Amino acid sequence: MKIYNTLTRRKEEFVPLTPGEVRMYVCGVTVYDLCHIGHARSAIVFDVIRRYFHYKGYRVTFVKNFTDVDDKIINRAQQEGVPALEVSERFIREFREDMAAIGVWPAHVEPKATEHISEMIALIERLIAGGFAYVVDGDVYFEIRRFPPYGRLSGKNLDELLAGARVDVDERKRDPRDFALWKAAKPGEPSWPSRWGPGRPGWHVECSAMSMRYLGESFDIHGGGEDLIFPHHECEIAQSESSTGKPFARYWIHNGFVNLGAEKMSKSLGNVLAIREVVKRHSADALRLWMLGTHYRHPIEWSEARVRESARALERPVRLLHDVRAFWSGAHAAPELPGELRGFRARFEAAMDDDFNTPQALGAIFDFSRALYERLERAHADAEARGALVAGVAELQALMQALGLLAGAVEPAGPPPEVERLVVERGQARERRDFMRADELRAEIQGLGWAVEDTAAGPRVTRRDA
RNA sequence: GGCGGCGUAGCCAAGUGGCCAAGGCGGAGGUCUGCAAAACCUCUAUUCAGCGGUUCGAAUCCGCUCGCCGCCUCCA
Repeated sequence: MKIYNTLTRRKEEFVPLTPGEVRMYVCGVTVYDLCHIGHARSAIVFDVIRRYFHYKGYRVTFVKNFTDVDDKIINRAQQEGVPALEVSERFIREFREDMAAIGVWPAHVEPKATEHISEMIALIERLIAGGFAYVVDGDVYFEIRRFPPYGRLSGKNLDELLAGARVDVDERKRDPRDFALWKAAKPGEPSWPSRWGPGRPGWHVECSAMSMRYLGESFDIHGGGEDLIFPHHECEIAQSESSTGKPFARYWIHNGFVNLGAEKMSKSLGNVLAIREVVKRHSADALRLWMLGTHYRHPIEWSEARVRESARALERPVRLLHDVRAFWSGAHAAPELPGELRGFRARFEAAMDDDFNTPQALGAIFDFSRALYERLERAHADAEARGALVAGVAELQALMQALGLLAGAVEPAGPPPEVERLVVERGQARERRDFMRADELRAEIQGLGWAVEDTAAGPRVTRRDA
């Protein structure tokens, strides 16, 4: 398997620290508001990566944190006049609801920053003891020049960073590029006691402490949106490696943005679309298929029309699964796939093994689906073809599920009784060859939001999406 | 200003030195059907932003030009 590593800017062969095991950490969200589809992309991308490792037979340990102490949470809590913890707990619930709605599996561990303060303090103490950090008026800063590789991940030159001068000038810092590990408490803010006085952890130190707590000082994969490369992940590396003297994460994976009108979707630009809104109009599978149609490192532009197209594209394989199940639910699968059907899994895996090339993997899935449909006609008359088809459909389903598609009920909800009655009545009309009446009834059924199609196995009734 | 990415059919999007440039949506014709739908078959980029170069050979490598985007500040 090859993975593009941000650290080296190259695709590299993936070699886990422990054979057969993958330990991965992904930066979660700061819980001060609802998640938008940019968050959804990151969640879906890493969900697919995690599922694919699982599919490949790795034992996966997946950790995704919640940043539940932060300026924005505190601000919101003050606006609402409620405790910060109430705000963060509320949006953690909302986050979990959104993730369930888009078919993203929960991580194995979902640590909260506020429950790991002691680990963070211990980490900061080690950094101070090692001479990597210093205390000023109750704040603690990491001293950038003590970690020469700083800038390697993001490809930044330290001198240019200084010249860029977008860093706030704080005279108390030894270097304007030094970043906070610990922030002294201000009145009314949540704080925890420490040797340097009451305060709260800096953002970067949270992820270092929590990832090492659950995955060890060195682990396989660290991921997040590409906006986290600098400074967040850069700082994590500096803190973690300075404190342990060991390499931190070995492979860094970053996903591209969701753009809205050719611009990055972000809270600060105000051009966000909540997951909550999107799932009202689109299925989880349609959303996922749309996202996986673009490589995870490339930007993708939000478009209602594109998502609807994805829903349409999904119909063929989904119908195939339904039809095969409807015709031959009890038929035995062939012990092995015929040779002509064997290449699709290989194509799928070759694509996924090449830095999770989901667009190419989907190409294999659609071709597979078509190849199976070709056998559907023959399968009615030919038991051998039927066995191959049943086996093929099971394989197709397995591939799609490796991407998290078809995770929900494959069997759609049936029509309500009044529709059912009209369908039966229409069938009777057709038997009488009273096609005028049959067409009237079909129109009536459509008026109720359902579509009838006549197939070899009888009428197929499906919900019509507006 | 520094660093990085992108520009492939009507739309979306893979492909990064060599069989006919994947796949999806849309469109056209046909088979099937009472009709319709679905499905199936066929067709839909002599060409990869533009120009120049390297090479036996380039969408793929190099240079320049044009256009778009991201990071450098909280951000998935």
